[in-house]
Amino acid sequence: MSERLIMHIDLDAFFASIEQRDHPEYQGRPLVVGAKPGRRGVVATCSYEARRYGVRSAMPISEAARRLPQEAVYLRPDINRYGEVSQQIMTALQSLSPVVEKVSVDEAFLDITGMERLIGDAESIGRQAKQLIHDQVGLTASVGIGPNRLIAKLASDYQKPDGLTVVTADQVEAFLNPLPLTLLRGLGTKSAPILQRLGLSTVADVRRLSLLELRRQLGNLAGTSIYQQARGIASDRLDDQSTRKSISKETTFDQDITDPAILRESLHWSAQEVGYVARQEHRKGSLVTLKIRFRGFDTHTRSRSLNTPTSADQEIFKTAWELYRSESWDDQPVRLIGLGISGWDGAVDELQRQPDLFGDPALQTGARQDRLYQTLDEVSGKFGKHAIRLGSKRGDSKTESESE
DNA sequence: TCTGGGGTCCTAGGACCC
DNA sequence: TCTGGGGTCCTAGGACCC
Repeated sequence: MSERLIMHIDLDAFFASIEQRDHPEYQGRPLVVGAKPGRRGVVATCSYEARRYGVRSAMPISEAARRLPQEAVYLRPDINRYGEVSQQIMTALQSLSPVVEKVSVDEAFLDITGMERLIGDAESIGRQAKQLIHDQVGLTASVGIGPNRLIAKLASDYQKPDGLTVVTADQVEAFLNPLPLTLLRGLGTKSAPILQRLGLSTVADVRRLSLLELRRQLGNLAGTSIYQQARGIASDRLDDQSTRKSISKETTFDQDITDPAILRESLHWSAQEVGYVARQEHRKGSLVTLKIRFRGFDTHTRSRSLNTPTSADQEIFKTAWELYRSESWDDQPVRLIGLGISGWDGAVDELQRQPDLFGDPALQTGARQDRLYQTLDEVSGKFGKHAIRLGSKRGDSKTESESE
């Protein structure tokens, strides 16, 4: 059980692809899912046709509209529908491996350690995953396979759309070397420029810095993380049991608001949404957080701990409104207001993930990863160790980045 | 260019306790 | 009368990710 194999699956332009799948008239056209032009907001996802005009996720919608031709399509996201498609995909992936960690609506990691012995080599497992998704929901995905989460994720990103990249342990260094350092996890708009100002641009460049220097530049934790990533060191364990830690709802107004009655109404609505989700999930939070953003984008939060955890709309609202009123923010124009709850007793989640010692251990979710290895061991027991092929090494699966 | 919405995680200061 | 050192909790801000 030494060499581990992690697969990362990333659906291509997920929201936009679903819309094009369901509306043939949108196929082949630049399509943007996100805000409507002329209003405040950004691009959530756009089709590959739109990307040719330089449009990207998180770009202000006004900028996207400036770049795109007349025939472009703009749609508001239909999160519920995308969530259903996501669920179909995740369920299908469970048939491939019992250990599936859903990262977001369009992304998942699978632990496929040892499966080469059953299904075929890494590349053929990847092809099966793509085929499975295509058969189930008619969408394409980019797949990366590597010895840990980081390499698998970078590999899925390497060739898009509809890509498949396998990076074996002995290829990791060569794979990482030329990649821009901005691809490393945690190097965003603030910390990437810190390294770039030192004249670094690729992962190979980052490796020239000592651990001490990286810590000095980025802080102890972030520095250590980047030091390790640059050497291909990362976790190879999946967490298929993660539970959420907060629930929130916020609203950006089309025009900045000064009337407290409107802010109050907005918070009231947010509290109802948050309370509803909390009750659906049988959660009660003991921390209520108010979030407010003024004209000019300066953002503040205020939070208050409750003596008793709650999921009641009225109490969530009342607490947030008191937090608002305890400040003298009155005459500043408000761009965004929202609230959230968090701080539930982790014991409930913990209880749910523990095996029931009096039940069938095979049915306990926490035991799934073990079960995978038991299954593999049983197979090797039946057919003999020599019948089982250990991880085959593919030749260079060199790929051209389309960078589209 | 003028910046959504839903999250997670880290940092840092102050309170409080031993 | 001045003052330690560590641990934990609370709160606010901010970086980052999808």
